[in-house]
Amino acid sequence: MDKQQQQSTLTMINMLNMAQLFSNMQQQQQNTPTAAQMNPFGSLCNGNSPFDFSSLLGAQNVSGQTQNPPSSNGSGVVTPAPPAEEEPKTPKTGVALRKMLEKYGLELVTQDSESAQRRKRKLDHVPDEVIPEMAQVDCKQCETTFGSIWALKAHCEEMHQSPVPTEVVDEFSDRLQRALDDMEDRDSSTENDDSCDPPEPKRIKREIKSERSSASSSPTPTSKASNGTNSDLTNQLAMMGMMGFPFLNNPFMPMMTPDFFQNMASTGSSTSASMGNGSSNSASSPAKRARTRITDEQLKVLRQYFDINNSPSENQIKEMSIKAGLPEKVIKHWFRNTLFKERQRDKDSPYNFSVPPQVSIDLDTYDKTGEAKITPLKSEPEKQGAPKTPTISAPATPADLLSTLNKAGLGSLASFALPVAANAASNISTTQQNPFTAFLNHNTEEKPTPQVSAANSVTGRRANRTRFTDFQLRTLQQFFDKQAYPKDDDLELLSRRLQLSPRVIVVWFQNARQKARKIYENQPNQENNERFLKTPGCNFQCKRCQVVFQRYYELIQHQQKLCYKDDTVAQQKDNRGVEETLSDDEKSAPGAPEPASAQPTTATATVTANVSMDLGGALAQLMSGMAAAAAGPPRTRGQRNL
DNA sequence: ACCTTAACTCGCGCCCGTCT
DNA sequence: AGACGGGCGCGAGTTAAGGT
Repeated sequence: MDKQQQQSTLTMINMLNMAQLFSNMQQQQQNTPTAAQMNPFGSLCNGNSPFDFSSLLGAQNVSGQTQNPPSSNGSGVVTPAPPAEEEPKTPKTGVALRKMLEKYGLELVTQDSESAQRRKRKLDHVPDEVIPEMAQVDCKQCETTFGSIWALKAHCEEMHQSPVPTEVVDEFSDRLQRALDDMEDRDSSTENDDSCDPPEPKRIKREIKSERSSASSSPTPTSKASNGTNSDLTNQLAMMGMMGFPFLNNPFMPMMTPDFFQNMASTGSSTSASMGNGSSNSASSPAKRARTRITDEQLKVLRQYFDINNSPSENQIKEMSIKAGLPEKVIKHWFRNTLFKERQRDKDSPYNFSVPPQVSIDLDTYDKTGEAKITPLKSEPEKQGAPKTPTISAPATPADLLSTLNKAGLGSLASFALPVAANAASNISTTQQNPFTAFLNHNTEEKPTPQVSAANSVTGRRANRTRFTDFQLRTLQQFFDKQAYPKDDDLELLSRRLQLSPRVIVVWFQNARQKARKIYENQPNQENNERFLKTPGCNFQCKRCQVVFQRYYELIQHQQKLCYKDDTVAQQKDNRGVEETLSDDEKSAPGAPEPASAQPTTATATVTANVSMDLGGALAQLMSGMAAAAAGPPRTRGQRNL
């Protein structure tokens, strides 16, 4: 299987996953046998497991390794091969199963098989129904009719090496939207009937809402999708994501609620860039917001306009939106942030727009004709009949354009004229991107994303921004005040308690340390600095060998074994000051001795009651951490900090 | 307009396992 | 024993979104 086939397979897997999610959601929402038939991706299910890899392989076989090649009925109508009916009774044997095992691994295939059987039991009694959104579609290039848009997509990719035409996708999108609207209508009509047992996605939505209003309960979107096929599938998706499947690569897949997919399915094909931006997700996932990843190409488009005018008009924003494929909201945000940044960076920079620019280049004209029109921006009273736009005919190459501008005494424009010239062609191609392709490619490796990060190298899409609840922030802050470097078990504990992914907690602590450091550095008063350094309770240094331990019991264990091996009195004496700052947990930790003094400590209560940010402990730990790093390694590999 | 912050990128250093 | 490379955590800086 070559690379193209693999990518095509991955794409199909993505769609199948969405289809399955959709199917499950609809089943749960309606709880009726006909729910599956309402699935806009219903033809993928075809009465069998929609997550059936054998059907996937069959679809893939358009170009070769045929299990169930598309059949033609002689009238030009090609229908995708039925995944199971024409297969042997044991469909997951033979070549298909072997390929699955080779490609996806035993565990995933086993899970798939189990879940497929469960779903089949549920779907066995589903009556046939016409699914409007899966009507036949024609290939515009060879005028062949296909039974579904998926078949058409496979056909176009394999036979024509081109994406599905835009207009076809638009039609599909419209049908899909109508189908969804219909389903919502039916949902609302039946909602009262099953109020005693609300469907899962709606329940999650309500919990998110109530969480936002009360801000007192921990968010549990991940753990809520815990029953039935949805959970099975979520596990599969997460697993596939970990295995490197695009679109499913989020290591914290459970954080993504089914609402996310539902919303994505309803909006995804309409806007190419909406997959990753918050404007499309925020409606259905209010606790999360997606972070837009502005690509190089998009950035160039924005920068072109910004260099000309940092306060674009609505029309210009719309233009940019179309050109860059970004929501207008994102563009406004970018302009706001960029303007602020530029002003902060250098008041004397060329981007000081206290003096607005006087001229601009007509990008549209340049894109179309290759001619750079320099036009005045100021809306001075126009004199009728006077030449309004001094036009500079510019050659197509950037170097020539620069030369032309210099000759015209407009060298200052070269800075933005060059990128205009260099990227005009690419911008055009960007605007003409097929939305269906964009919808898919946005989540696959096929899309060339030069800025793709190592962490998100598969999708290039930034993770949703976590909105911490008050409870989560309080807990994190309290922990941070005591321990700026949580260990793995602390991390696990926090993760469980706060229902946050470990990664999110790691990032939070990194940011918190950064913030604390910044505040510390900005402290003008040396006394305050000393206060931080002297604030006890977050690091434990052996007074004899100066080695710093991050846990009290580690210090005690060290002292008992080495420095204070035969001198427990001195040990208790030296540790007395430290013990007064210990929490109950720390004192009761394994290896920790009985308190040296009988006086009760209230340090824990003091710390935990302090909701506001007490940088003392954390900073002392930070400082000691640095000192310890210089003095020697207090950490072992097994006890690595975050 | 300005500020805050979660998420991200990049580079560095440390630790450990493997190889020579 | 030393070199080497991979994995990992962290700091510093950046970016995009949201709040004031």
